[in-house]
Amino acid sequence: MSNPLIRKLENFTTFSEDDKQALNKATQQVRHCRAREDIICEGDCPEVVNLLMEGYACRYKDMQDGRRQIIAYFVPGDLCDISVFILREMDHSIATVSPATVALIPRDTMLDLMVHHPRIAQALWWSTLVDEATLRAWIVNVAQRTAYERMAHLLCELFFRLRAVGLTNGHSCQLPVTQAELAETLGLTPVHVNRTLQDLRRDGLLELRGKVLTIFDLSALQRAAQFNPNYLHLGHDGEDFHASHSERGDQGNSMNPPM
Amino acid sequence: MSNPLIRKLENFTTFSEDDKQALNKATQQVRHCRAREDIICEGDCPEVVNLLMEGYACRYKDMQDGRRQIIAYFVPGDLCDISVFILREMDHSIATVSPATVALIPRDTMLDLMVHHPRIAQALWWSTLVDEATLRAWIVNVAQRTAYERMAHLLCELFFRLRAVGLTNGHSCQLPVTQAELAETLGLTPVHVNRTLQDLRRDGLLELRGKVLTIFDLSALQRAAQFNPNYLHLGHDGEDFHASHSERGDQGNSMNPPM
DNA sequence: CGCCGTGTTGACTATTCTCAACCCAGGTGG
DNA sequence: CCACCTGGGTTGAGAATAGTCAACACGGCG
Repeated sequence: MSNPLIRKLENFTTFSEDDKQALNKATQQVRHCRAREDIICEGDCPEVVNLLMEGYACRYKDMQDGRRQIIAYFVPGDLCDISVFILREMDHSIATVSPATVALIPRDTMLDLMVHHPRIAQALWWSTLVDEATLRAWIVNVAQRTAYERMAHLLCELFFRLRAVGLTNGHSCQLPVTQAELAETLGLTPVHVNRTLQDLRRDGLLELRGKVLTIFDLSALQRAAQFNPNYLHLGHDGEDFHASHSERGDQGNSMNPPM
Repeated sequence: MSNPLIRKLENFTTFSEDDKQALNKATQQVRHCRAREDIICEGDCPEVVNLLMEGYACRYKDMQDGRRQIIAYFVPGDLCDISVFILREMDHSIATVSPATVALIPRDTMLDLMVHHPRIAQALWWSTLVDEATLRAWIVNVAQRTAYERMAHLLCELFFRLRAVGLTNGHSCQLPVTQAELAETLGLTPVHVNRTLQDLRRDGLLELRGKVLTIFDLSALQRAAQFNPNYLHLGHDGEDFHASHSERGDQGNSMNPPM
C-alpha cells in the first residue's frame, strides 16, 4: 500500500527516493479512530500534526444553537492542521467521519522534513494553498448555487480529490457520509438533501447509496455543477515551477517552516 | 501616517525598530488605483506582492453566467496574494472597491524580509492563517445564518478589522461599499440587502449611509450576529508563543519563504 | 424482538428571489 | 441654469427555493 501523502503531493511535484523515504518514515506512528471521533477540538493547541492515512474526516465549526457546519473534508493524504505552528488556539474542530487511520507527525519531525527536504516543504505549502483555494470555492458554492448545483459541485470535488490519490474505482468511490452530514456541509436541511440526491439520480447523473458514490456521467455532472477543477491545482504546478524559476538558486533551504 | 501593515502585524507580535524599518522600506513603491480597478485577474501569475495601504479592495470569483462572488475584503494593511509564491495561476481575481493605494513589494524584497527578519516571517504566516480562518467563518456565515445575521456578522468583522488597524472613529468607520457589493458578498440579492439593512437600522443596531458605517450598539450587534472574534486571532498570539516556546531556539532562520 | 440510526415522503410555511417601477443626488452637456 | 442621464437606493407584488414538522420505512444490531 503506497503512502497517500506522497501520492497526493506528487500531483504537484516529483520527489527523489530520499524525499519519499523521509515521508514514509515520518508517517510510521499511527493511531486508529472510530467513526465520529474528535481528533482536535476548538480551543486545543496540539503538539503534533495529524495526517489522514485511511478513512474520511472533516473540519467543522459548532454554533451556539447546536448547529454544525462542516468546512472541509479530509481524504487520505490530507494534513489536518499545519496551522498549529502559529495560531495559539484552534478556532474550529476536526473529527473523523468514518473509521480512520491517522498518522501523528511530531512537530520536530515536521520541522526536520521541511528543513532538509525543500521539495517537501514546497509541496506542503502547495497543499496549504490548495486548501485555501478550496475554501474559496466552497464559499462560492454555498453563496451562489442552488441545492442541486451545490450537491453536484461537492460530489465532483470529492471525486476529483479521491481520484488524485488513487481511491476511485472507475466511476465509483467510497463515500461513507450520511445525508445529515451532507446537509451540514452544504447549508441545507437533511430533507432537502434527500430530495436533491433523488433529483440527481433521476437525471441519471449519479447514485449515492450504501456508502458508495457512482457518477454515471462525470462531464454532465461537471456541467450541472459549473465545476472548474482549476482551484485544486492538480496540474503538477511544481514541475513547471522548477522549470521556469530554476535559475533562482535559493531553493536549497528556503522553504523552512514557521518556527 | 503610520504603516498599516506594521500596525496590523503588531496585533500578533512586537517588532524591533529594525523590523519596522525594513517593513517601511519594503513598502515605499506605491501605485494609485481608481475605484473598481482590477489589480490581478484570474489566470495571471504576478511577480510582485500587492499590499493595500489605503482604501478598500476585494477578492472575487466570476461565474459563467456573469454572477460574481466576493470572497474577501482587504482593508489597509492586508496582503492580497502571498500565494503567488507557489501556485502557478490565480484561480480568482482581486480588485479595488474604493480608490486605493497599493504598495508593490517585489518578490525578492519579500524573500529578503522573510529570511532576515524571522519575526516578520512569522507574522506573515500568522496573517495568512488568519485569512484562512476568515474564509472558514464566511462559509459558516453564508451557509448557516439568515440574511439579517449574515449582514450583522459581516459588518461586525469589518469593524473589528478596521479597529485593529486604527481606522475606526468611535462607533463609525468608512465603508465605501454599495448594497450590490454587499449582495455579492453575502449571497443575497441587492433588493434583499436593502431590506435587511433597513431591518438592522430599525432595530437600532447600525446605520450605513454615505459610505459611513455607524454601529450604535456593538455588543448587541455581536449577539445578533453570533459573532465570536476568536477567528481573527487578534490576541497577540505571537507574544505568548514566544514566551511558551522560547526554548526551541530554531527561530533564527526558520520562517523562510516558499522558494 | 425491538430499537436506533438513516433514509423517504407529504403537506404546509417562510425566507429569499424576481421583476418592475420609482426616487434621489450628483455630474455633464447644452 | 436647467435638462438629462446614470448609479445607487427603495418599494411592491407575486413566485420559487428551501425549511419545518411529522410520519413512516428499512436494515443492522444488541
